[in-house]
Amino acid sequence: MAALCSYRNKLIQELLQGQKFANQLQLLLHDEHKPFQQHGLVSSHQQELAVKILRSFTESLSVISSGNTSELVVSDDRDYHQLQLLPPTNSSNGSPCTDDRRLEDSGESKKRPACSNKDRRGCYKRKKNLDTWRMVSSTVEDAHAWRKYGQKEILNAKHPRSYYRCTHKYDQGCRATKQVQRMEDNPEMFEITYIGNHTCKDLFTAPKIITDSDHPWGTTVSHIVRSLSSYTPTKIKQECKEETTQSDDISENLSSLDSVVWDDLVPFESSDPAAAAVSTVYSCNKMPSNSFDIDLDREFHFDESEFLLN
DNA sequence: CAAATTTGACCCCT
DNA sequence: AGGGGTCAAATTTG
Repeated sequence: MAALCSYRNKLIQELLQGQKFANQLQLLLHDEHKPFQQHGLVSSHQQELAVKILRSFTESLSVISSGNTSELVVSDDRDYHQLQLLPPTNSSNGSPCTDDRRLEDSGESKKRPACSNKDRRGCYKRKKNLDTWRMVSSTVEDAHAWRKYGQKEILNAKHPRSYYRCTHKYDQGCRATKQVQRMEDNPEMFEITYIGNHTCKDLFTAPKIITDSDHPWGTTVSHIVRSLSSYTPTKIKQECKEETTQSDDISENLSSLDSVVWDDLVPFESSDPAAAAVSTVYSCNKMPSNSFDIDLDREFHFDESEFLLN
């Protein structure tokens, strides 16, 4: 088990390193005074490639670290700068009007009363039993499409809390939500709470993963991504079964590669060391105490075409 | 009961 | 027209 754990840690280390380098590359390409510019303008294609590489590492880290969030050991330490799982709470099912809500308001539904029989506002089931985790980021953006559905002043908080749901809540039944709150002590940063994993197919709205033929680096990047792809939550669950606790509707959440995706944790404008630190802390803390059977050279359960679809 | 979360209706922008 | 933000109200939660 210890060896397996070190495999995972090594992999994460490499991905973090790659993420860091990709970010540096992007900053270089962004900087007009850097030598890259001497040979002429940096093409948008090059910029795009840098972004893709960065995103690939970020996504990869996301996949390996979040796919198993249901399995993580809950930590009582509520340090806001570290990612953690929130303790699972009761799962009281039974709200009669939870999932099949009205279609997205548009056109006709606007003029009509919400429901012929009754206003169903607030008729919902809270999702604290779902995977919940926090992170700190300099941006609220990530690779998923979100729609803001509410904002509220929170007691004893300087900044309001914003509530987001997945854009595909109604067309695909994706139940992922997130809450965003600007940090008091560091208003440049946002504390983001993700609730529930995405079940929608919008996972990689990012351009397709760089393929071997696209770029010389593609070999490395796609290899890593493909390797990671065998880490479906299902497999992770299987491997860690004996020493982990079960979420109530875990099976519901175990869609393949169904994981939170966060975007660039390091800000583009500045090389904020705090943000970089956050990135590291986040990834490390998100790692479970369990170890996984990582074999980089075989067993690609994942159909790569899924990566290339979106 | 106060605070937090979500809905539904409305508004704005593209 | 359609998508996304706003906000008061409804409802849940502790």
